[in-house]
Amino acid sequence: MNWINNETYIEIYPPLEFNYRECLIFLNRSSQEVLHRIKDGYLYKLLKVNGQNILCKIGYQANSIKVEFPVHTPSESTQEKIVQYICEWFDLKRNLNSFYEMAQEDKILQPLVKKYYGLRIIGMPDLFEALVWAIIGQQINLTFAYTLKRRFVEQFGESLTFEGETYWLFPTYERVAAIQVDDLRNLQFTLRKSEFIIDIAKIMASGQLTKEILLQQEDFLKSKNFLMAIRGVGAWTADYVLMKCIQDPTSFPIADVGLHNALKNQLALNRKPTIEEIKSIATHWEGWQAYATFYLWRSLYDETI
DNA sequence: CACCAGGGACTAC
DNA sequence: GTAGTCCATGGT
Repeated sequence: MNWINNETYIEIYPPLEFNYRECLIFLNRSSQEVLHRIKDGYLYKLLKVNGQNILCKIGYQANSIKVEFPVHTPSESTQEKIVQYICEWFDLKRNLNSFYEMAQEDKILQPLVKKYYGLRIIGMPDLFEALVWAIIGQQINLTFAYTLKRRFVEQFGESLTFEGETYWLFPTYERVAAIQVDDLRNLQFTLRKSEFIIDIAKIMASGQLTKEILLQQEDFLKSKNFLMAIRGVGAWTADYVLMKCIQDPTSFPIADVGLHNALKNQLALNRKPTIEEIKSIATHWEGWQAYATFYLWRSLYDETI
């Protein structure tokens, strides 16, 4: 990824097929989000890099992503890691040409890629965050999921306050490995979810589960099976994590109710499609199932920015 | 007041 | 392997 360091700020040059506004609309879908804030077209995000909490103010102008540091300017090696995070967050290294070529000949995707052109999968570079967020979201509506996430982050995460606004980091697995089930039950997590999340924190703290281990798996299926061996991680959660954290474009959370509702809308059905119907539709998406899913998710939200 | 929500574990055939 | 049940609470 091309980028330059201008001493006090960074400029990142994304691919041509990149729409900053579309990405912000997705990031802005919940007013309860605590891991970033959008204000006046800028995206504020607190990152912990090299042991330092760095507040980033991210904007877009003249075809480049500009990252400023309102609190203090980090060292060059820290800036490099911030660039890496942002590249993963917005999936900037992905070449979308073949996705768009496929979508042009797909009845469902064709209108979506026209409408949301340049939207990229918004990732979750932190594996622990991706796993916990997926488990929180299992079988409850997204509004309540955001409520639970906010409580979790505000209870166990670090924060930084700047100009009256508080910015949060997602809790670390080290911290969560040391809490008790009742600590999460008190936040209205179910007993099961409480157990799953603390167990995963302990597995990660032991070093048996890392993002590197997942990335080193030979193929998609081995990564998925590795994740599914963890209690609390079923097919949906494994696919979700591979999509949002490992950024495998072939991952496909086919049982996802959001996907089902989006397809119901796009196909103007009076019922949700069956799994078999979705499998049939998705044969044309081969290689890009994750992007097809993400564009369908995007279709569920009105533009609220 | 039903029914659903970005599922998964557990149990019983 | 797969069908049934429970989880727990908010949103609509």
